[in-house]
Amino acid sequence: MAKIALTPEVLTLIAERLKALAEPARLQILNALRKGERSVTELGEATGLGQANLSKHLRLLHTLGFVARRKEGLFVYYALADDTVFQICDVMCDRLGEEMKARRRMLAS
Amino acid sequence: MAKIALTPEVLTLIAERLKALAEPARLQILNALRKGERSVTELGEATGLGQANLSKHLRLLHTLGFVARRKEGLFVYYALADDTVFQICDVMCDRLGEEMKARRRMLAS
DNA sequence: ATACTATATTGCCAATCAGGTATATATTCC
DNA sequence: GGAATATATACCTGATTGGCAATATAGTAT
Repeated sequence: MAKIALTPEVLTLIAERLKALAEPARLQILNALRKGERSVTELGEATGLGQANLSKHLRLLHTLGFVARRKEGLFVYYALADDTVFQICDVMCDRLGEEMKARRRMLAS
Repeated sequence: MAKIALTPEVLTLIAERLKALAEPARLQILNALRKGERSVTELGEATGLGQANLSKHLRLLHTLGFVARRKEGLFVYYALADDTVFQICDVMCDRLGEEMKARRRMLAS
């Protein structure tokens, strides 16, 4: 696994993709898709997002390759394209755990 | 390593932290800090960012715990607080590699 | 063709935010 | 004390964007 150099250009590409994830609504969508493929309507019920809004989020996630699209009759089914998102969530959850530990240490002093 | 449940609240905390990373300028700052602790002036030279701007980015990164601060006389030295950022960059770089491979397959068809 | 449903798109508004200028604060040196 | 330097903060502006309402598109059914 050769490491890519973090040139400004690469950092910009990374930032663009992180921005797509840095949004509670989109993380909720992706989290709902963990259980498997879902239609837009189902995602709306799962997340409480409005239809137009949801559609816009899905377009972005699809453009950046986070979700796959499958059309069947009137319905469009979305699914996770890879597990990148949850690798990142794992890293962040670990960090949150550390933050909470540190906060407890502060209170104990 | 117990997995935290990805409740909407946790997803919001994750999104907040990802947002801090989803910015080329801040990724450049963090990347510059990989070589070790740096003063604000040095970071300005390394990144080309303006002083006020840089200071604002550093405040955010410090608030969220991505960097540590050490004051010495007139200078303030910042340093990476953990390697979270580059774990995430690794994941994203792998994704970028896959994107490029997929694009090449598209062109070959 | 008409009616109906699921999804996408467009246009708008309010909020957020990166970047810059000017100013404030803190520290050192004289 | 005052001058000089390093960093932080306050304020403004332009650009981006999440959310919503309205409309458009596509597919199904009758």
